[in-house]
Amino acid sequence: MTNALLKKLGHFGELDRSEVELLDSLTNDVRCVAPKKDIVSEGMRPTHLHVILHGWAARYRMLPNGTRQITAFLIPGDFCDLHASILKLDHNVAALSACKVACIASDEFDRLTATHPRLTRSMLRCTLQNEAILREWIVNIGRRTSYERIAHLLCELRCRLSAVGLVLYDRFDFPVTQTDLADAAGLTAVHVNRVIRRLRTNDLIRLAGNVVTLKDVAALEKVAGFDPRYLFDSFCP
Amino acid sequence: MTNALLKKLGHFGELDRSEVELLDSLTNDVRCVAPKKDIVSEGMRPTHLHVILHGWAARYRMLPNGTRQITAFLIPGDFCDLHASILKLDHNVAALSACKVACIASDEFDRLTATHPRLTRSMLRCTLQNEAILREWIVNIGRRTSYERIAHLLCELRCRLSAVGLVLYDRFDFPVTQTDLADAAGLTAVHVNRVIRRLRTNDLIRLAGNVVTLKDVAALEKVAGFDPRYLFDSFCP
DNA sequence: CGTTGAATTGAAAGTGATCAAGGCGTGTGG
DNA sequence: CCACACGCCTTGATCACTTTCAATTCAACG
Repeated sequence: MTNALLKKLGHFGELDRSEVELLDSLTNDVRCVAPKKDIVSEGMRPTHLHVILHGWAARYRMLPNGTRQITAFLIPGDFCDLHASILKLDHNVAALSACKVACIASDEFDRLTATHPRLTRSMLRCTLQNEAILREWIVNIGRRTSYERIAHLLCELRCRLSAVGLVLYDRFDFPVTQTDLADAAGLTAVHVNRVIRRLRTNDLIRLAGNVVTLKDVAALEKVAGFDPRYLFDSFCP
Repeated sequence: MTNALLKKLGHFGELDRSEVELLDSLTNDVRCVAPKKDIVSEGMRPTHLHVILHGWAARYRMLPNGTRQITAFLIPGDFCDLHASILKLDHNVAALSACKVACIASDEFDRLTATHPRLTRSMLRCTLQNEAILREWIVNIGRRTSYERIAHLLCELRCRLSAVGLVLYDRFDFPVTQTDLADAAGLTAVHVNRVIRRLRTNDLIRLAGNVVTLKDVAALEKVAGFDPRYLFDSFCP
């Protein structure tokens, strides 16, 4: 089980041997992307789909006034552009850390969805969870204070990361700058800095280098008003 | 073409006669819902899917602290709970005006998706557009000022409503209270009131009773930074 | 050892929230 | 038919959270 995509799809439905092998062969073509480089950008022709196998990325949108809004953090197992076949690309995806990205030819992927209904259903479920996550982000940005907001983001990421085996003792890699966090939470970097300090002094997190430790998950979830119902059961450790 | 669902799905792909008849028969069981009543709520058993045929509704989430966040406005042709079959319901849908809602038995719907790939594809595309709309809401709440935010909401609704034939001369029914608008935009009702006044005095909109007129769409879109790429082409009049 | 990007801190300004009160329209019941 | 209540809209005054602007520190790296 070396493949994050397999690990994640496994949560959304059983996979048999042949399906595992198929997905493995599809994710053969791996590209490395350096931090800050775009994996998917508005100008690209959508001949390939991209799946994060290793590292973190962010889906973001630039506004005319120069500000940026991140609409998703992408972690191993996540699709970058499942929608690209159908919609015009209205945003970019950039690597936050060094990434390994699987490139899947769109037509091969189409063939897969036509012939493997169980896999397709798993991916549909995955899409529905993504939608739920987007809704939760709206709630987060719209109605929670900056303090609750950052806490919530961390709680969510812990669940999603643990689903692909990237959390150990509530501790995980976190290659996200305070500027990135700000652009995800609808805040400024300066303010995020103060919020993080507050989380730190309240002994809720430890954040240094590119690693974060949630020192008291229960307390953090309480602060965040975190209700994991919007995630699949198996995402909640 | 009496059915809003048909009208909308038609934008996402051709429908032949038999498909139209099938959808018509599926949407036979119509329920009326009074304003402020929930159409879908957290407690419900998901035996049926619901589609708005007439009227407006809002998908919302209540927070522990008593605040509310609306994550979507639902208009004729929109599904209320396409995700319910798979995910736990973590939010409610309430009627904003008097609504006519089609109830479709989940198992009948499953049969449809199994046997009518073209219809299924149209609905998939519809889902992907919904996702794009959610992303745009995140951008809206996260990075636009209150003034731009309300303007953007109006621009989006104009496009979506015109796709189901509910806009005439940039004028449409708008059964949304200022409190609802506030809960959708992540603002307070008091502040929304002042924003609307500003939009009014700047001659961008006329809003009275339950009807809104966009008096200068081009100017409004410029204020909002509205970039319609996130919607299907045929949604942009 | 200088450069660069990120984190940190302080002070001032501003946007939007909060609190409070009044107005307006409509439906209801006496 | 009028009085009243209720929901919604409107306006004013004050408050506070977050932004903005500006500088400084820190760490990694060539």
